[in-house]
Amino acid sequence: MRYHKIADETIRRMPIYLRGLMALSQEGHQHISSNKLADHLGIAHWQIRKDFSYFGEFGTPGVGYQPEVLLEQIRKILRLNCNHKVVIIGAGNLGSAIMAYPGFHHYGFQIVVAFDSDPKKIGKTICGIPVKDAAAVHTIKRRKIQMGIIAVPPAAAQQSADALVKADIRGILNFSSSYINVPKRVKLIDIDIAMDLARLPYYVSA
Amino acid sequence: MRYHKIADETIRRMPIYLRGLMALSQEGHQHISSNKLADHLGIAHWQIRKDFSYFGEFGTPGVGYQPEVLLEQIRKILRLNCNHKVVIIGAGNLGSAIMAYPGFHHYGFQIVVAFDSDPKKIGKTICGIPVKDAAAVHTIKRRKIQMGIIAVPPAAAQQSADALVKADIRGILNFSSSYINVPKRVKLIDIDIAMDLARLPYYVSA
DNA sequence: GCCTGTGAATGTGTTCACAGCG
DNA sequence: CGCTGTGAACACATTCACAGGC
Repeated sequence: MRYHKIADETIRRMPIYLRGLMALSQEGHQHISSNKLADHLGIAHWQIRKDFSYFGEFGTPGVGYQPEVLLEQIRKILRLNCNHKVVIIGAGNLGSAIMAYPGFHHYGFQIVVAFDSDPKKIGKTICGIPVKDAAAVHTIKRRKIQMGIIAVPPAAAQQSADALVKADIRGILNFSSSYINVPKRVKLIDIDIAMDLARLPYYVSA
Repeated sequence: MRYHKIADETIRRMPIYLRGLMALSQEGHQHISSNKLADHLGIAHWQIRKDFSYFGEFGTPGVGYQPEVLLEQIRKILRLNCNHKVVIIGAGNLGSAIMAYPGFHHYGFQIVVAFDSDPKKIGKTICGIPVKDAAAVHTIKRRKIQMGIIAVPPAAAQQSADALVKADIRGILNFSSSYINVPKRVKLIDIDIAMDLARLPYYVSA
């Protein structure tokens, strides 16, 4: 492990490697070369080796990497080697789809509670996740939950973020298509699918 | 307009500016400075001016930008000044949430048809969008549709992409959490919400 | 020969500092 | 005096080329 500041782009790619290794490891390979992984992921082989090199030496020259060893290392780097409880605010269409999304389990995430302000939804469960009153977000404080997902309309985004910050959340995944302001100690990742679609025409008709 | 190759990062930010300008323009401002826009978006003011400068001179020194003029310019740059028809493959939880998502309209997108392989879904409509047999993707060829969204399980992702490519689609938004291979002429944007969540713990417990 | 790990070179993107207009 | 637009400096990220281990 180096004392370099690791590049954000490297961190962004680590879960991709994780995904690829999980797939290739299930196929039962004893050793995986950066070349094989590269083909499977659409990333250059030297980029993969470079990224790993920031954290240590995980492979064997002439042979490759052991999938299980590498998986464990990446999980440790990304702090995915223990389970994480997550809360979600917003149990509408998008929120419900996120709750139903099977992909989170692979990384050890579990959505434990949802919040919504719609009285018709409060008290129900969606995919086994209880929906509570949005006014009760502060109650998660004692449960040591570090991460929250915001899936509410833009107008309610900032107040949802404020509630999460007050409840000592440390990281937020923001699906609401609006900018939200959080203290620097809270890591914010924004996802806006309409904006991703919005830059396609530029490339398509170029 | 310069003959520079425009940076991808600049293009990625343009829809953010669009979103911010739409919001501020509705509030009825006559002029907007890069500083005001910066506060509203969480982006540095010089970054905003720099990005605009790659395309031309849209503002007035000492005054600022006229929201309507700037909106029009950005729409033209991103080719959003006309409506775009979009197809979606996969009408499950995620696909349905995307179809119900109101945000696309702001950028002039309309999802005109969905495809799924589940016989129970074929023939129904979701949010007014007809669901057709996934084997019939080729029928869109005569409708001049340029963009497609993939929202199917990983195992079906590549064949969905192949079908879209065969139907002369030019851009793909890939929500399936797997790497898909497309010809270079097709622009591919990958979105994997589980992977975005997967890098939060790194920053949260750092 | 095949594969990893890495310094050096290159390319890309961000930040600064300020000229010049309104 | 405030604001835009931009060259120049800087920081960051990717790509190359190859030393060295298996």
